[in-house]
Amino acid sequence: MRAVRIRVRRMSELPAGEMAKAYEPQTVERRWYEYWTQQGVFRASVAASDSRPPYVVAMPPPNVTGSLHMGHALMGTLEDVLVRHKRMQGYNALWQPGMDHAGIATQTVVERQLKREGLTRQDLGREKFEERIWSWKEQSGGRILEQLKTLGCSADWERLKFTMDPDMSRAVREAFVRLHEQGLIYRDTRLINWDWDSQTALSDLEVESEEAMGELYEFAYEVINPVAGGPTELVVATTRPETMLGDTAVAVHPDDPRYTSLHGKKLKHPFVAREIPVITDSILVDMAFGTGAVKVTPAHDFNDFATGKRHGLPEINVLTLDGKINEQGGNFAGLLVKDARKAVKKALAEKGLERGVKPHKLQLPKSQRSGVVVEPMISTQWFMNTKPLADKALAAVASGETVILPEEWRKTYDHWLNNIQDWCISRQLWWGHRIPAWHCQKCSHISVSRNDLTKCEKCGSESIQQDPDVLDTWFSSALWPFSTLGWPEQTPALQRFYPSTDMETGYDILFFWVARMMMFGVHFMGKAPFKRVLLHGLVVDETGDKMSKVKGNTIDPLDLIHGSDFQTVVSKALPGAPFEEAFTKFKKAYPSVAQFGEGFPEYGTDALRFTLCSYSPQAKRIALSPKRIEGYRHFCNKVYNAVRFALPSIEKLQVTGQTPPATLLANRWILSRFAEAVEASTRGIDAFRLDDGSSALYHFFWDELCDWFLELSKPVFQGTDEAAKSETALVLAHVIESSLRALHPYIPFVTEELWQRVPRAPGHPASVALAEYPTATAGRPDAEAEAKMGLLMRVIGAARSIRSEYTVHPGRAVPLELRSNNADTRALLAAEQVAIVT
RNA sequence: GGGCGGAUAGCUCAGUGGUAGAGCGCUAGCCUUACAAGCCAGUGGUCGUCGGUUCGACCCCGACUCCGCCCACCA
Repeated sequence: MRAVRIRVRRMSELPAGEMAKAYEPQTVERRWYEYWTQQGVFRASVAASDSRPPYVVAMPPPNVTGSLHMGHALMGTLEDVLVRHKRMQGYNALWQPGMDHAGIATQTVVERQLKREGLTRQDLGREKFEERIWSWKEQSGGRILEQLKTLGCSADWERLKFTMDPDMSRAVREAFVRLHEQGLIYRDTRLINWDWDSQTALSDLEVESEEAMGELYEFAYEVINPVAGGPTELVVATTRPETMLGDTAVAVHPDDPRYTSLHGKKLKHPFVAREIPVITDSILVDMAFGTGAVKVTPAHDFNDFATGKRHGLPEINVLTLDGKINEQGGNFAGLLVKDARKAVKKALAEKGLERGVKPHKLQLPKSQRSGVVVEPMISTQWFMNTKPLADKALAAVASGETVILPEEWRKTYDHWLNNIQDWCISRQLWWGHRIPAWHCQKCSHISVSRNDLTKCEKCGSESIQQDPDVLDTWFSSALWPFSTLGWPEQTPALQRFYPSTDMETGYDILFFWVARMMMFGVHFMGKAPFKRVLLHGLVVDETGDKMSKVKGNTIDPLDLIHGSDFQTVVSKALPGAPFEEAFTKFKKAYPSVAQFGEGFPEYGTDALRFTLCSYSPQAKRIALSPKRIEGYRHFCNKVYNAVRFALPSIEKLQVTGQTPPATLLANRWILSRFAEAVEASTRGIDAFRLDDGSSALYHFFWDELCDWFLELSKPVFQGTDEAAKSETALVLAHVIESSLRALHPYIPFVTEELWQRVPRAPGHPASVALAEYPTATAGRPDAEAEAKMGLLMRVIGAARSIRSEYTVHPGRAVPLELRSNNADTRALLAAEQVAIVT
């Protein structure tokens, strides 16, 4: 390893004005964040006198109990770049921050804590349990926000909202009541997805199917009074033998010749006293699959449920809420589903009814949160009729009122909304917005109300109870773009900042959140909640695998920012595992880690941010590479050192903020290049191509400004031509100061640190964050200068190549002879001799 | 079963109808008074396969192979 450790003094140890040799993020970052906060840099204005156009981004509220992960870092960085850029362009920028109570996720975490204490939520009771979650919220809720501040996020923290704040809860209740009045929220008893671990209903979205190897198990039902010479048994194929306890029919295809003689016959259930009919159904049955006979369990399968409705079959629930066989299951009662499966198979075999087993690939529906296999169960829940809202949400995108970027997501959005099912919005949890419905014990009327009720709306009885259920956590999230602004009140903030400009978030919550905000926004506000939807990908490890605690490949962004030894890094990636094991896994996920020593160095926030910006947002996967961060840390250091170098030449200058006049080739050229770079940056940010924007500035600053312009300026400053010196100094000062402004949205800390030291125009704001973002006119497109400079650069490059080929020592001067048939070229080369010689 | 994306340098990825780019890596030379976290010169790619359109295709079209993701009730 060639890296050399350099001992540098901390900046704080240096006399005022003197700068350390290398950029040290740690000392700089905290100081400037505090300064920005003090100066109110991030504050959006609702003052009537403020005529700036609004630019609004609502931050996806992180889970209140969560801690910062790479996904947050990506979100925070991208949004901060957008917001800072627009703020500098003179917009009244509001980045609305918040936190989400994250119903099921948070409740699960706290229940796990209780479990370690040997308690359940039932032991505590509802009230105590809620208190417990609130205190956990207080304890951990602030942490993630502090972490976002470390990232430099310029949100308007004074407007911070929590989804269970009283005003947010009021908005939730208002929305619920209105939708209920409009007949769009209703109660129904039907088959829903049941998480028997969390013991709650789930929406379709919260169920993830996972491929698994199972088996297709065949067993026989005995035919009662078979036709003479006809079959005496009917063999069915199933992946879930235990559900046969709830079978109320067996279906065959009406056209299947094998089973014609069984139409209308009854079968004997081997374990419970029930006769079940053979029915014919061409929708459910595929003659070619399995045995062509399907057992029908209406209470535990979506297809069978529909079949049951078609044929008027009884629905026999055989499961308890905690996932065991109930009393309907006879001798099997009390067994967990997986145990019941074994037991039923064994019992069938003992009765001689087993007919075969084949391996079979199947999709297991699992709870997104608890991970257990979800059971379809018949249950009474609150639902929302989403179709009418979905149509409006589709129309908003179709009309261009809202644009989705990258565009490829549009189809996905359309497809989901076009096929949307009613949304099961009630959860049997204790943490969340309680459903504002009161059940009358006397007349069983259900009163839905904005205010807490003490008596039944219908019969006046005081014997009423509020519905124990809470709402799906995404219900409150769907209101976010306007609830945070004060809705249902017509507040000045709501009037000014609705709709938002951009909704930036991960594509993984396109349905959960974005589509639902679209539905609610159009429905309640009459306007789509944002002009653009910007979707970024998933941060994955270096090899492309999703980050997860199971794989041990997560990285705490703060460990990259502040530096951390691998002991620490790995103990977070794979908690509880021995170091060697965890570190091995970690190195597998990040091959480049092999090139590191004992840990990650202190990269600084800016380096991490610039790295995150450098990935194309259209990539679905963002493979984070520590090596890449290192590269961009070098860039931050480059910026720092360029200013350190330039400072002595420019610090005494008076600058105007206007592009200075330039006659010399290099000066004209760098202004021209700057004009283009700055334009590319703005174009990139506006098109949500931060990779293009950041890369344009990166190459401008390093390859053109540092490697050429600064090098060419050296002989000028060391020379005797005072006019040239003065012009070059002014151009240099201008380009440096403007570059810092151009780079600020991406790397806010180092740019602020440096901007405070360089000459600035009179009347400049207190922070670079409030200074104007440069436009192309801050430079000066100059095709002639670019052409001439291009030629010069090629000549110099060629000369260097020759030297290198002949291994001429860099310190040694050699004669160079240039020939050209073109008079202009000869003139140019002669004029720029100094540059070539150097 | 439907839909979407990807396949480009050793690795991770940009990209354009007209001699292929970046970062990291690798090789060689430089401690040049901003930066060795640097400078400088190099190395490195039949742009997944097969067809088609075109004067010309890595790019457009079709087919295929291999990966990945999303949606969907095949027991």
